[in-house]
Amino acid sequence: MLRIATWNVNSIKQRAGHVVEWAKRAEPDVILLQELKTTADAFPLMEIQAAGYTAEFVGQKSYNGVAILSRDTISDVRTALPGDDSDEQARYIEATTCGVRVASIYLPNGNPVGTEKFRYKLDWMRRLRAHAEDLLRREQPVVLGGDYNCAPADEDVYDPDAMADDALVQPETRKAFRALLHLGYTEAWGATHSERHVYSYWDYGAAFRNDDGLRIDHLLLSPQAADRLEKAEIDTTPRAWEKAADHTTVVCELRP
DNA sequence: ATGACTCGCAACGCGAGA
Repeated sequence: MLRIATWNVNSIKQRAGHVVEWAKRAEPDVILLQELKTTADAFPLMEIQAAGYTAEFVGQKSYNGVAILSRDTISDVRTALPGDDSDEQARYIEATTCGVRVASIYLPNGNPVGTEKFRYKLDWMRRLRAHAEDLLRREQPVVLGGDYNCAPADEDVYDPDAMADDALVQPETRKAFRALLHLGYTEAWGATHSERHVYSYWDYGAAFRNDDGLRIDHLLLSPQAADRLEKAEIDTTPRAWEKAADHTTVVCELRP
């Protein structure tokens, strides 16, 4: 079985210990990380390598930053989402590992709605759709994992009324997310679960204890990857740890 | 226990996160 995980770690320097500890327990072959919040020179590569993973990453000062960790070699790395050469935000990395084309995606938050930030989010989703379509032409397993900053339906939100004006649940956001699915991608957790109000993110403070969360971290599988989908799970274990990230891990398991 | 967030940053409050 091939296990691929996604995790928004909210600072890799703060969370390297959690990543190593969780990897030891969950034994994923590939981990897609978001919100590194550091430049590449300060990425804790030695610690990651000591845990048995190779790494490719793209970073920037203070914000964003994405990485691919793998137990196997990583090749043919792409470090930006095509479609806008003026976009300097470190939100996309894609490579081949374990026989799968994988991407780590940190989709823009987009708040507040009605501003340039929301327009940037929707344009980023349009670019992602165009590139995701190109990837399907490979007719190979593709896994696009990350923090999509989109709760696909009200069932993925603890309080839809309280979130109604948020960029993560806007009709345009959800439509752009569905457009990815319409291309032929399968959202791994949703395809294998019928439960509702299961989340991957909880705000700091009392939200986790009250289970006031959002399901915004997703793994999108090309048909060739979906053919092999054995199961998917949201592992809330690391969210309960001291000094936790606000997101937890989402994992899919692909048959050989 | 009345209420309680967490990052990075030439910071000592602020912007961003979602």
